[in-house]
Amino acid sequence: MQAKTIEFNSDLQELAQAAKLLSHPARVAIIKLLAEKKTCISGDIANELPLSRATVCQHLQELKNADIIRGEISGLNVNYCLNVEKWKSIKSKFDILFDITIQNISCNC
Amino acid sequence: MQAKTIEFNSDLQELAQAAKLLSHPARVAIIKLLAEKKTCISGDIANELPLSRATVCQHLQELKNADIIRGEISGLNVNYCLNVEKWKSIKSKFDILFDITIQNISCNC
DNA sequence: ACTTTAATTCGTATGTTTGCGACATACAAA
DNA sequence: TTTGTATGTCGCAAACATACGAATTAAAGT
Repeated sequence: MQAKTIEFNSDLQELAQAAKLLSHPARVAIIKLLAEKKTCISGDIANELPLSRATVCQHLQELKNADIIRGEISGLNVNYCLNVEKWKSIKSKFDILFDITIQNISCNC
Repeated sequence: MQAKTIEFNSDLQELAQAAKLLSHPARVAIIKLLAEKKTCISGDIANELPLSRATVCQHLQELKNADIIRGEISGLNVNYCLNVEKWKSIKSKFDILFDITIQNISCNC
């Protein structure tokens, strides 16, 4: 991450980091696709998105680096799939944020 | 938003947009602060964050433009508060994403 | 009227993300 | 071994984001 970000506590950093991964519609679309399809599809992910192969590949790598998805080579193809454990752990970070922020309607404006 | 983003369906865009707002720890911190404090605090938000006043103000404006927070002038101060309705609607977007993606553990890798 | 104080905008520097064409790799089939 | 196909990496350009000091606005107190 960048510059001053480091000075925030690590919960905040981790959540922001996770949010950043979801901050591009292509990456959300990829996650949805991988969750929907019964089989882990490969690079025809690219055909489903309005972006070039190179660009989609870049987004795939980003998700892969974050360990949200995994790819395994099968001949000429690469089959990607969601890493459900990681994805759940991201869900729980968001859940915690929403839980602690929604409830005490502290403000009267 | 930018360039090719427009070509994705609007659910994806909206979620990505919301995620982008949460993709900087300062903005998450601001939301948490406003939810925690009983009174809507003003610019001493800046004192709680490791950033300059100008930078914090910029993040506040970003959240305000997205209507997640609201500010009202009170003399020399500005009191900010969470727009709970908007915040809940963002929560529900994330909830829907997680709901439809977690459950069918379709992939066997 | 003038000074102080709080908040915001402006201008600018620096860093990051997005997007793609072109090149590289790697397997498969001819 | 050459050819074709699927993927992934590189290098660049344009667009965006982050950060802040300085200038600006606006209400309050003197």
